[in-house]
Amino acid sequence: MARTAGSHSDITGPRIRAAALQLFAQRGFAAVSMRQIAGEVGVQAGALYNYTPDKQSLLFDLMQRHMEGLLAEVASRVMGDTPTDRLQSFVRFHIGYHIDRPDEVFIAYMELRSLSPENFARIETQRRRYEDVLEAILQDGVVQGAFSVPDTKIATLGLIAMLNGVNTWYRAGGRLSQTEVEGIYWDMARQAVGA
Amino acid sequence: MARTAGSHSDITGPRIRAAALQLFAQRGFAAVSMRQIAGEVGVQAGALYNYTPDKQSLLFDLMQRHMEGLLAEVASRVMGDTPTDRLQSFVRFHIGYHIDRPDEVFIAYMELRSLSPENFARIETQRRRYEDVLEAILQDGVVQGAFSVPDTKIATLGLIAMLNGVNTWYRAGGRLSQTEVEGIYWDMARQAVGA
DNA sequence: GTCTATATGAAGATAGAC
DNA sequence: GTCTATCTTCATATAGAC
Repeated sequence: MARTAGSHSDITGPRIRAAALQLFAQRGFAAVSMRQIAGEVGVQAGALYNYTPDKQSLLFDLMQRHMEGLLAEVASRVMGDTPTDRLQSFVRFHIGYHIDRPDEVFIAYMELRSLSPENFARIETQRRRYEDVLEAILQDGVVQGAFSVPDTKIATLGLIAMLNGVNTWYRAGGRLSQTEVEGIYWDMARQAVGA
Repeated sequence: MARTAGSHSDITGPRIRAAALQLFAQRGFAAVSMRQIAGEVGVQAGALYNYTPDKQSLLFDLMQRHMEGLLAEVASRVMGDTPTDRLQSFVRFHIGYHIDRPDEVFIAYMELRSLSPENFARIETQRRRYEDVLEAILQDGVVQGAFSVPDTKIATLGLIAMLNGVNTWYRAGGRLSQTEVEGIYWDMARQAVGA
C-alpha cells in the first residue's frame, strides 16, 4: 500500500520507535535528526510530534521500555536452588536477551549521557536494580561458600561488562549458535567467581 | 595572563586536543560544537582551523594518538616467563593504563561510529593489534596447558570487555587503590581462564 | 595565529490547512 | 494524523583584516 495522508496512529508509533532505535544505535542520538527518523518511517518531520513531545522524550521512551522489559524478564527467568544454578540462569538469560536486542542494549549503555538529568536518574535506578539481581546471587554464593569473590560489587560490574561484550562481536548466523555462546560465557563466568 | 590576540602555536594545539577530549568524552562527538571547544580553550572558533582541517580530523587525531600510545606501552610493559605471568602483566597494565586515561579510552571505544570509513578502518587495525597481544598470551597458555579456555578469540574479547568495565565505576580517590583494583581484576581474569 | 564577519546549510520545534 | 511552510537557532567552515 502506498503511503498517503491519513490516520495511522496504531502503526506509526511503533514504526517511529523502531526507526529511532536503529538510527540512534547506528549513528548516535545527537547525530540523528528528527527529519531522518521521519524519512525512515515515511512521514514528514512534523508528524513525529504527534507521538513524542520532543526528541529527548523519544530517547527516554526507548530506554525506559528496554529497562522495564529487562527487569520483568530477569525476575521471571532467573531461578535455581543453588547460587551456582541461579548464576548460570542469569548468565544464560543475560547473553540471550542481549543477543536478541543489540540496538536496545547499545543505546541503553551508550546514550546515558544524552539523557536529561532527571531521565538519567530514572534509568540509572532501573539499571542498579538489574545489577542488584546479580550481586544478590554472588553474595549468596559467597555466604554459602560456593563462590570465591574478593568484592561482590566489583565482580558484579566486571561480570556484566564481560557479558555485555558479546554484542561487540556476536552476529546471528555466525559460526556459533546462541546456546554455544551462552555456554562459553557461562564457563568464563563460572571460573571467574570460582564456582 | 589575560588572553590577547597573538601567536600561541605551541600551547594552543595541545589545549585544543585536551578540550576536545574532555568534551567529546562527556557529551559525545556529535553533540559538541567547534564553538564549544574554542570557548573552552579561550579562542574563537575560526582559530581552531589553524590546527585541524576539520572536526573529523580532530577526532581521528585523538583516537590515533591514544591507540599509538597504548600499543607502544603494551609492547614495553607486558612481559614474563610464563603465560600466567604475561597475562598478569597484561591485566595490570591494561587496568592501570585505562584508569589513568578515562576520557581517551571512552572516546576510543564509543566514537568509532563517528569516524569516517577510512579513519575507522585505521583505528580498527590498531585495535586488533592490541587484542592480538592478549590472544597470543591465551594461545600460549592453552598450548602449554596453563589455561583452560574454550575459545581464545571470545575469551580475548570477553576479558578486554571485563577489564574495560573498570572505567564505568573507578574514580581516583575512591575506597580502593589502583593496585588493589588491579589485584581484584587479576583474580577474576586468572580464574576466568582457569590459570 | 587570531580576530570579526559571514556564507551556507541544517537542526528542533510549531502553526494552520486539509 | 499528516501535510506544507516557517520560525529561530545553531552548526561547520571560510575570507580577509590585523
